[in-house]
Amino acid sequence: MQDRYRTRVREAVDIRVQFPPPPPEQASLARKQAPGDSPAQQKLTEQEFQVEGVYVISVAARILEMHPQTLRKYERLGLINPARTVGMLRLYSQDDIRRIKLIRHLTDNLGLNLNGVVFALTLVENLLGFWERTAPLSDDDPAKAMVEKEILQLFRNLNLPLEQ
Amino acid sequence: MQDRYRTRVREAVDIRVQFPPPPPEQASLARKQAPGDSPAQQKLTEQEFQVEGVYVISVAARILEMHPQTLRKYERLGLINPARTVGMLRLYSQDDIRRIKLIRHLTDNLGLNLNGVVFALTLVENLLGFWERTAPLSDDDPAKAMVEKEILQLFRNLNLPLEQ
DNA sequence: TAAACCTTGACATGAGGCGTGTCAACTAGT
DNA sequence: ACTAGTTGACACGCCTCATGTCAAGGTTTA
Repeated sequence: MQDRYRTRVREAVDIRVQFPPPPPEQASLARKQAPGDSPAQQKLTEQEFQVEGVYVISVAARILEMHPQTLRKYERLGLINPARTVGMLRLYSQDDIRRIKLIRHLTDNLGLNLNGVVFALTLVENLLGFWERTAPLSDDDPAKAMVEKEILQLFRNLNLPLEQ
Repeated sequence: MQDRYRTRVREAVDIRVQFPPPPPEQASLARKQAPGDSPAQQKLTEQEFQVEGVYVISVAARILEMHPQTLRKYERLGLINPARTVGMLRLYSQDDIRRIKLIRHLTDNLGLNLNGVVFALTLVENLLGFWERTAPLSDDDPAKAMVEKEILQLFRNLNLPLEQ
């Protein structure tokens, strides 16, 4: 039964990079410390964590239609960094899910190996940072619009998913 | 004797991306039609072509310390596009050599696979184009300096070689 | 004509995905 | 509490495919 992980769970989580227009808030690719790590949240009902948007590995794997071992390997290689319960269970946040979907796009659709994934993730983070750093520029500044246009075009040329 | 191609040929060709400051001249990564394709140049003395900076595959392979088959495979995969003589011999220009050295850096040092190489080369070309397109901006425009700084920093963060 | 090139096909090696086995932790029924 | 059941963690290893290299047979160059 190798199809066990190919279930029909379809969720409204997509791989598109959360592209936060200049408001310099945290880029969604950046791994934040996921919540739910406090002892108070030690009741691990799947339901509880689903509404919180935090999943244990089996649920995350089903959502992503990926093998749990693959997710563990990605973590060992430093591609992702899910939170942990005090019992060391991995907890995948929405941001983790989004990041993994991007990784899957990079490997499956663009054919990158994991070193290439590191390269591409670094690129995406840098570009998002670049974009955000143009926020202080005046909205009238044609250069600001140019940078935005160029970055968006770059994402398109590289086949990187992107909101809108 | 697999070390046959690891000869001691050391040349003043380096892998650094030719980074042409805004003067919108052809980026050196772009594959141009190499010269030396006219019938008049059909005398293939190695010397001749070396001074012209155009090499047949055996010479290019020795300069690069790479296997000739690897160069042919790269061409079949579309990574490079050396010129040809009328007799179909491959002719590698300085730009070809530079491009291949960049490819080698991407695979050997950054560990990218060939799909990753395509990704990275596309990125580099786009970034160089981006930079050149800022040329029309006034030199007083702080945005122009910012773009330059950001692009240079991006190259550094991605471990991409770069002049200076 | 020998040397070097061409193309095509095959092979060796290693990366990456995934299966398996064993142990630990949490849950629930008694 | 005690115990069984479920699920995750981790280590090991298999299988497939990408990549670099070799080999065979034909053609071009010097």
